[in-house]
Amino acid sequence: AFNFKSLICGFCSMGLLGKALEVFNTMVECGVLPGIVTCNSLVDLYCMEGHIQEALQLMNEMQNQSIIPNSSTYNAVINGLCKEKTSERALEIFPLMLKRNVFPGVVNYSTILDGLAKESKLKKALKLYTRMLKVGVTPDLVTYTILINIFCRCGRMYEAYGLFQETSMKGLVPDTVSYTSIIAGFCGIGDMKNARALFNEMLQRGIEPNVVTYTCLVDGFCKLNRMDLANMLIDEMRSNKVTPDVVTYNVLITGYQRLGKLDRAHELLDEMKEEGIFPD
RNA sequence: AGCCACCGGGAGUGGUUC
Repeated sequence: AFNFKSLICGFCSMGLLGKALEVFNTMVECGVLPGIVTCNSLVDLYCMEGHIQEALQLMNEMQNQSIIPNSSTYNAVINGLCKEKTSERALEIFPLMLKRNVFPGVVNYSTILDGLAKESKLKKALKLYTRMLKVGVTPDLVTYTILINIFCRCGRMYEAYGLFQETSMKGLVPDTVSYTSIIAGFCGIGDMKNARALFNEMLQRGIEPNVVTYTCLVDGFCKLNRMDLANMLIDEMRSNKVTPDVVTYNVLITGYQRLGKLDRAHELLDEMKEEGIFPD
């Protein structure tokens, strides 16, 4: 049973639906009942590939076999609907959950919150947030990060930063992603002073910046035509053992192109290939 | 019963379809 599970979960995380199903069917034929985790992996994979109907069918089958779908299972469906940009249909999953006595938790709310935000349905997103608080679901770090990004994307850094501070006030510890989000926000409005200040604060607190964090800052400088400062950051990045990736190079190359420095752009393309990074 | 592990949500550039 354990081997079945790791096989299926393995195939699922590699996106090999066919293989996963094959093993799953063999398993069931052998009379071995799958566990909830195995089923959830399959449901998730179905949803990631847009087969929501099949996922719901599998969940019905689970229910019949007394493998009761939990909030993880439902979230796979919710996430699938959100990724298809139909977050409002995802909201309709909540009543289904309640009907089966599974209570939507912070992850379920956050998933839809992010989905609505990415469809630019800000009002609906904030309404959902209010509703979440009203029913007593406590936002966690990810929820706050989603909210911070909502305000960052439209340049409302006053609100974004307020939420960032609220995170710490609630006893949550910001991580690399939440710092990167707020830094990206300031970079987006060209406020490199605050971006840099937050970056320093992050270092001071021992929260490790990664390639995404650096790339946000590099992009900020490039868009202000400050290739000098951008390159300084690249050096800083390398000395902190963080390696530029395709996106980082893309940012730099685009920066030089904007300035008409096509020779530098080509040099970077070559450098990139030398490092074994290939544009896609 | 308690603890642990496994499955679900958050961050960056440009290109491309309509």
